[in-house]
Amino acid sequence: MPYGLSANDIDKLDQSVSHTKLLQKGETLYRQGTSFKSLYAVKSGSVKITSLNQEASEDVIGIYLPGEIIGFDGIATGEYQCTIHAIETSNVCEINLSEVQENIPGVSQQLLKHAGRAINHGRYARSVAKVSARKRIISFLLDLSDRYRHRGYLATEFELYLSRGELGNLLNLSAETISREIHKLEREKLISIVNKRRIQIKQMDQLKEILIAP
Amino acid sequence: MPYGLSANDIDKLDQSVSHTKLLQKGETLYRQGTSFKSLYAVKSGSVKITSLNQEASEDVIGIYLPGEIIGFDGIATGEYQCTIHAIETSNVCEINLSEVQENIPGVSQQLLKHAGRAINHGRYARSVAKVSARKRIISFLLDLSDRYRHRGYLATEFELYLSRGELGNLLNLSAETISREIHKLEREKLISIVNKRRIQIKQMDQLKEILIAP
DNA sequence: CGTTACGTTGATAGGAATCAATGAGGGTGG
DNA sequence: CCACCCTCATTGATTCCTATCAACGTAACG
Repeated sequence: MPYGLSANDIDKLDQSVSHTKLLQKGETLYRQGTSFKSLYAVKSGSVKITSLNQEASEDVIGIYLPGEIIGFDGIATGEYQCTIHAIETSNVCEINLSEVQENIPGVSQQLLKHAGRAINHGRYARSVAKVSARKRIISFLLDLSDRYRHRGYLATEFELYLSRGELGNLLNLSAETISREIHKLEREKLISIVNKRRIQIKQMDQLKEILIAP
Repeated sequence: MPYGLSANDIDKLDQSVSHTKLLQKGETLYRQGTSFKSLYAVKSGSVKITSLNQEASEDVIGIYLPGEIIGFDGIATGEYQCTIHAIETSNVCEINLSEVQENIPGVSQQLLKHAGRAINHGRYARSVAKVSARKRIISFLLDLSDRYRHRGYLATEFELYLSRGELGNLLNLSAETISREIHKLEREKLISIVNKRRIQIKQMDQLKEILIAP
């Protein structure tokens, strides 16, 4: 749902802030509690955003795909409230806020739009929390698919990069429930699973119908 | 958690955009689907933000208190994604985006901060969804209390303005569960209830401890 | 080749939803 | 002014979904 910058916008940012970072799988972009430095646009790969709960274990908040912007969690307080890990080899592009706001009029508007998208996506995530495990998982898969499609990637096959446990954490379900429901979807031939973590959407329309049905 | 503008900031906005609106209880500020016009700062009273789900019934997303800013849901797409109703007599102050961004340098930064707060609050709401009904309700009450305190209001007694059903909707619980849990808290003398909808926090520390405990 | 993390599958328990009935205001019209 | 209705709140009984506990399988890796 946070569909991200247009290719055009990314080019603009590229020219103005050419500072990009390469992250290997598992590497950290920033950590919860460290002071806010800049926003980042994901250029390639994907990252996961997590947050420490009271029990000091990590809650998975979401994942970000190319074109999407991260770092808003640090703007309000001056300290990042979350941690970003690359879940595959990824490139991110640094967006120095003050620099950008001074030099590129209009980008500030763009950033606000991105923030708005993030807020709307949060709202969407909230609404997903009300439905059954089955629908939650389908919602997640279709949301990912949609976001890939909007960035020009294949919408019907993609890698999850998350373990069952992380997925469960993200969707507020147990790892066991994730496993069971995903396999039920596969038995029903609505999706296929390759190598545990790669998803093929087989029946997009039927999946959408399930979400609509009571 | 979206603590809102400082009194100072609100004054600044007041001077630049003196256009304020009075909303009677039940009146609508804007509706889902209508085109984005401006952000609004709540000056007094309180409003609720709702969104239509597939079944075309209204999901309560949250409530906003004085000093907090609403309307970000319309920025990304140009159409408001939610509806705002006054739940008591309220004053809001219009924030014309382009006007403000041109004439008051720095406010744009402020707005981004507010968006950041909204994003963080959304994250918080997500994390609340993982815990028991009892903790969810306590979390909600303490969050409200905290936000009132930060705006200079009484933190230990306040009006809910929401029915049990709306509260349940907001916290992803049934109205019956809300009723039961609230009365359990009252029997335990942790809170008092006046007239069904007014809350007195009696044992703030104990309530906080419940949230921390496993 | 053992160790470790992840995934699957089954059995059981528990928390909240749902269904159902009753009570308590609040407003309206006769 | 009172009877009626309608919404909201409360309380109890039952059901159901998902978490939890437990055991086992599997793949990666030192």
